[in-house]
This record gives sequence, structure tokens and C-alpha cells, in this order.
Amino acid sequence: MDFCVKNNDIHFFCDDFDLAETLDCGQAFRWKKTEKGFCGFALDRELYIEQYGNEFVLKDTTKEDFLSFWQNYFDLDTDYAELKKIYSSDETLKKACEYAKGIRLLKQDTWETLISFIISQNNNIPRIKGIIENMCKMFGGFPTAERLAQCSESDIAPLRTGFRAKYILDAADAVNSKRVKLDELKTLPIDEARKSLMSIKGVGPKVAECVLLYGCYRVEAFPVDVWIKRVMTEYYPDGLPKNAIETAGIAQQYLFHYMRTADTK
DNA sequence: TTCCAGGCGTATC
DNA sequence: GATACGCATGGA
Repeated sequence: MDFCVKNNDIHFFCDDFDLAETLDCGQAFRWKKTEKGFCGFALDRELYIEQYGNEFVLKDTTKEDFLSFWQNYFDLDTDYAELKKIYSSDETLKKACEYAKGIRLLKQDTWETLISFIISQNNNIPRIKGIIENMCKMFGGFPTAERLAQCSESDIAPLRTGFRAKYILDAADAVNSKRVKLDELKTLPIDEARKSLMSIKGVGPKVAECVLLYGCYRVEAFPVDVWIKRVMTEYYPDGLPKNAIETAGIAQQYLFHYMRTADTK
């Protein structure tokens, strides 16, 4: 990945990347559109990023920050053109990839992803974003598991998470007590990782799959929600094409966005 | 007013 | 193991 430093900014070029499509497709909840770009956080690391065609500008970012963090976060070493080529042997996937060419899978923090997707259940995206933003305001940044584990339901009542409050606290306790070891989820056989995550109250198959995909970069994980259920019944009654199975989670990103926002009828 | 939102726990069969 | 229902909240 070629890049250069100008003033205090990092510049690089990428053909298979679109900020709006990537940051606003339901995998991350802490990015906001600004006048000229997007502003957001990964845990407590803040970034302001702009896009001009295929050129990207990370404002006030050092070479060290880019190399040690953002390059990995935006998955810039993965060849998405190659992935889309593989998917495009299938008609539906081809359409989905063409519909939003610039989607990439973000490599997010496991803990942040776990809490975010617990909050996401039976909830809508604007409200998920609002709750997480208020949580960060309340704690002065994204709360650690240790900090959240000290809280009671009444402490976090102002966040208005409803029935999810006890799930959030159980996740905090599980992680803080090492009942669930987050750092092992990236290397454990995936069924064991699923099982470990689902031992947390309020974490079922869907949330576990999201944590593995978005928070552990387990690209074989395949979250199934109402939209994906729809696309599977309609187009893939016998499962995804073989050549998409290995990276099913990334294919899922294109399909989810396509089904949810495109006029597919 | 009613319905819905990137689900899950529980009860019941 | 499959299916039905309640769940907090706020916006449409």
C-alpha cells in the first residue's frame, strides 16, 4: 500500500473503497458524515477522513498511526478487486458488488463490537448510534469492560438501553472476569468461539456472528438477519456459491447492503 | 394508535 | 428442535 505524508495528513489511493458505503452500512456505529468527509472513532482513537475520487486523506495523522493502526482497520492490504471478481461468477453477488463497489470490511475492536451488537438487537441503526454516543459521553470515551463491570442497571439507565441493559452488564462481567477470553476468539476453532460468545446473556447466533466477523476478522462468519434470510431463501436455497464460502462474511456485506437499500424488484 | 427496528430468552409442544 | 411470544425504547 503506497501512501505519502503531506503537511500533517496521510494520502493514499484505493480503487475499491468508498467511505459512505463502508462506514455507513451497518458494520460500525461511530462514524458521522461531516461536510467534506467522515469523523469517527475506533475505541478512543479519533479520525477525520476525506475522499476525493479514489484518493483518501487522513487528517492530522502520523505515519506511525497509519502504519500501526488505520491501515489495518480499513483492511487496506486485502485485494477487494480480487474478491469481487471471485464473487462475480454468481449473478446476484455480481449485482450486489456492482451496486456498492466500495464496501470494505472494517477490522474493529472485539470488545467494542461485542457491546455495539448487543445494543443492536431489535433496534434501529440511528438509535444504536445514539446509545453508543451517549455511552461514550457518559464514560468519557468508550467504557472498558472493567469500568462497565462496576456499574449497576440503574447506573446505565440514562442510556435507555431497555431490556439490553442486563446483557451489557453480563458481557462486561464475562470479559472482565475472563469467563470469556476475547483475545482467544481470533484463533479458537470457530464453533468454540461461537459457543464462548453465546455464553453471554443476550448474545445469540446473530450477535456472536457479528462479533466474529466485524470484531475478530473471522471472514468465514456469516451473520443472518431478516435481509440475509430473504436473499438466502430467494437466491441461495442450497447455500452460497462454493467459491464464496471461505469469505462468506465479506460477501454478506455486499448482499446485505444490496438487499436493504437497492430496489431489487 | 399501531408498527417496526442488523434478536434473544423463555415457555410450550 | 421447532415455533410463539414478550421485551424497552423512540421514531415513522
